[in-house]
Amino acid sequence: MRLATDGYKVLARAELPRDTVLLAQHLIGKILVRETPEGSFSGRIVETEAYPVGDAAGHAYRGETLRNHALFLCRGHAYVYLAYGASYLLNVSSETSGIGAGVLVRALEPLDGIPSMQRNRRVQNLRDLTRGPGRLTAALDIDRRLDGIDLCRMGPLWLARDDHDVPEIGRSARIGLSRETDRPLRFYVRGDRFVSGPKTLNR
DNA sequence: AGTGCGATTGACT
DNA sequence: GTCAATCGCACTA
Repeated sequence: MRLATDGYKVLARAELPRDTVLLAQHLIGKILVRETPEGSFSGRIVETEAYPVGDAAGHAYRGETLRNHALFLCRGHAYVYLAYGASYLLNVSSETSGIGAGVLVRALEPLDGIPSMQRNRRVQNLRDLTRGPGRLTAALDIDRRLDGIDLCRMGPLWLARDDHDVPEIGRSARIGLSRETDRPLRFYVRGDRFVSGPKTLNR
């Protein structure tokens, strides 16, 4: 049987910038692939946020712990944590092994496996399916089980290259923080309907 | 051992 | 637009 995701090619670690902020920009337009026994899901990344070294809003700021261990893996690993006791959030580790930093994936354009994602989310509306960091993980059935996984190898969760043109990328302050609120470390596809946040934040 | 607090979401005015 | 739910974790004692 041919999977919907058969045509995708895994993103090589060597292609990933070694800098957290550059990685956040680089991941825009790339494809996130989720493979489960029930089926395959995918979506194009349309919004990210960088949490670089020394950022007081970053989970690695106070050093390595059991929870944030995956942030200290070399770039291209998944860090998944539970936010507000309700939503799992997916990060891509950045930097080299032993340095804690990451990129939050905030929104996807749904591509493959949309009916299953609609079941996972109990939502029909395509625009609400993966618009938001906690929504996209629910749609793709991502939780702590996937924490620490290598996203540069095909498996239950991985990143794929895209053959499309590089989209026009906008930049703004990050969303939902109480510290470091002014740093312009959020990146998004300009005008894209699947970007989260108020409309004024996707121009 | 107890406490305070989110990198959010969905329901509601 | 506002607001409460919810729970793992980091921090204090």
